[in-house]
Amino acid sequence: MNDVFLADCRARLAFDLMANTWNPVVLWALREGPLRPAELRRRLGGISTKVLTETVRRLEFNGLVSRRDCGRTAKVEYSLTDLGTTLLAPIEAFGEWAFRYGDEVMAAQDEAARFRDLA
Amino acid sequence: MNDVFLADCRARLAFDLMANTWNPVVLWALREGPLRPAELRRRLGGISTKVLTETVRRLEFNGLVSRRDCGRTAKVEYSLTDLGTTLLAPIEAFGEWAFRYGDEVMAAQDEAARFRDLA
DNA sequence: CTGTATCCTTATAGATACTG
DNA sequence: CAGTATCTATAAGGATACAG
Repeated sequence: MNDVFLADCRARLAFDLMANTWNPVVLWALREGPLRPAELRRRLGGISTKVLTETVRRLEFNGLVSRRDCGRTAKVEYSLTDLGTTLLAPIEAFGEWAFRYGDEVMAAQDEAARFRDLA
Repeated sequence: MNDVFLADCRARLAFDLMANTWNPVVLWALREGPLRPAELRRRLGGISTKVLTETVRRLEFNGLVSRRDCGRTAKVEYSLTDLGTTLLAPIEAFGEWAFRYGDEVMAAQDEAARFRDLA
């Protein structure tokens, strides 16, 4: 993988899937099985119903999540598709990275912020 | 790594580093050594000078990239810090994913788009 | 060549209220 | 409970022109 990486739009495509606040976290939250919207919201923390719906629709559009309407209203479940499941490993790689190096990033931010104050 | 993943803000921090169009690609472009801004722009494709500067400043702020002013004007180099280098592996994981599954994503998009047209 | 300064368009996200 | 509808705020990205 050389500079195809930069040229090939498939790489861009993968990054675009991560280039948003909720996509990766929603995929991760669904890793163990289907969830209903309310439960999903609880796990995600401060996400509004509107943003959750948008996010899930986006993931559905990209083939990563499927929506199942079991019954009629108020009986909905979201789950990972097979394709969505393949994204868990890369996502986890970032999670692991965060646990190892998150402190260093925050330290760098503090440093940069202090420097900015001095200037 | 259970639901700490969702609660711990360090995970958010890592995702935020990816949650933007240019951050990951710039890091990747710098993987083999320092680059001057003009060369960096060439490798990235359609990025404006303004956006490149913003991106690189952001990465600098987070301790992932360092700017070296060799001489005075028009003699600048950007390179990965040690911390920035640790992000290459997770980024590559997404690149690999894209090459394996990018076609499936695009197929899903086409499918969804067609379905939308019918509806 | 590097970087800043404007201006503009769009997407994301959040808050809130409301419908089935 | 699921989802839509508004409205608002903000940030990202892009185009372009200009300064050091």
